[in-house]
Amino acid sequence: MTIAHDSRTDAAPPALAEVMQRLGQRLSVAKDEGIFTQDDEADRVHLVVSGAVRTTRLLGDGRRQVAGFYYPGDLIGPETGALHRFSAEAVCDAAVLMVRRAALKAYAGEAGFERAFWEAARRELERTHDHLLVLGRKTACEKVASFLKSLALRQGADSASMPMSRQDVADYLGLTIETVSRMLTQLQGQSVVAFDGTRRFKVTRWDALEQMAA
Amino acid sequence: MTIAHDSRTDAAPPALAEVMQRLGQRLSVAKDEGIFTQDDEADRVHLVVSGAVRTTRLLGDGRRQVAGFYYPGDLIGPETGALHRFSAEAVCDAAVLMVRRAALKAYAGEAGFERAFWEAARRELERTHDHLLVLGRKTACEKVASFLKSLALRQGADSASMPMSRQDVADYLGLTIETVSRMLTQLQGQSVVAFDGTRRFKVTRWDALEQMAA
DNA sequence: CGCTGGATTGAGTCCGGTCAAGCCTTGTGG
DNA sequence: CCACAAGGCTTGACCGGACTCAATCCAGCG
Repeated sequence: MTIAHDSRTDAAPPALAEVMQRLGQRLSVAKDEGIFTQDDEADRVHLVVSGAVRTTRLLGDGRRQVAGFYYPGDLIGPETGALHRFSAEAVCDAAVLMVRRAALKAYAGEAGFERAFWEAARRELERTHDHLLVLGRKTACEKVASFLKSLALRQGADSASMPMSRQDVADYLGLTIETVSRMLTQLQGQSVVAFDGTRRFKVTRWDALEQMAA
Repeated sequence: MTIAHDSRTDAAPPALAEVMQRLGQRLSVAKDEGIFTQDDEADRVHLVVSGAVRTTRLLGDGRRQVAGFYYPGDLIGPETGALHRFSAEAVCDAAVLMVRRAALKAYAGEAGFERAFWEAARRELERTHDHLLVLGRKTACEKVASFLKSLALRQGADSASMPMSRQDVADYLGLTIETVSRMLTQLQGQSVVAFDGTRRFKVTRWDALEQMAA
């Protein structure tokens, strides 16, 4: 497995990815299966190998907020506290590399290693700040357009796959599945994107998508 | 100046605060004056000494999202990238300590120092994740209640001051000033809080406040 | 005392949520 | 290979919470 470092993604930088491959234990997770749970002891670090993973937080009455989606090469929500602040589950069948934090510590001095972890955390924070702006100040249409745009950018192509369910997207954007569905229909009607099945789409008018994402 | 380390706040841990006091340049900022601007080079770190500071991001058409508020002892949005991802302005007359990042580097090896910076970044990320949940999944009333609760908790007393304007609160919570105002009136009507003037309030029923914050 | 700008209140609208069908895909068993 | 069931997605009708626009209030200040 080779993991390219691409500034558009949260890909773990080479130094970190390499160490994780050396020390990590591979773990297969079925769709919707948990990887860790909120308030669990956070003594392990996880790197996505294949599939996709979501991190979530729950409100007492069941309302759910998806904090982020993670793809091959991404560190799952790099945390440094004692306990996990959210849960992580597989969005579709996935595989992750898991390594004890204590084991990673041994490499703390290695060139580029410390920095690599910092980098991952920094990107996580930046992404979360972008997410804040989307949740707080964008309309339903802008939210969905932003989401499609980021999916396509991350995959670096006009055609992109969307491995998560409508419910996952809704909980990520602070909307309902019905609204997400309507906005997708609307964007298709305006020929901004074209869906091929329910989990794959192509950007047909980048300029319009950019504009609608605000 | 003594800065106590309190786990309820984003207060910079002693090691970091001490170094900043030794090396830092003191800067006075008037209400609404900028401290740094989005896309500026991020070559300095700022510690709030007095007053309060907000960090903001703007959308092209002027919509604004307040990312966070910072109080005495807090590091302002610890960033590690080359450029600032947001702007920082004084919410009211304030003073900050400013130190060049390069100067801080010299202390990278000092006991507890590295860890102190990590801690600050970690708390920033945790707080931002809480903020995500509020923006994405809470109602207007719950948002305002959560905000008042966090203000009171941070100040560790039933009576708390609210240095920022209604507009700042609205942009932090993803609401309009009118809605914020209505919710404040409503919470007062239910005797959950009592305002003394427009910038100071007292929590009269903690149980109710907790419940309304969801 | 009036001026000024922030805060509150009110009336009406609209965006996104709710509830309820209906559709389409996928998988399973006959 | 088809029939059928199950679950996810879409669509429609309606509703209501938050927004908009506008008037008024109020505190701070010259």
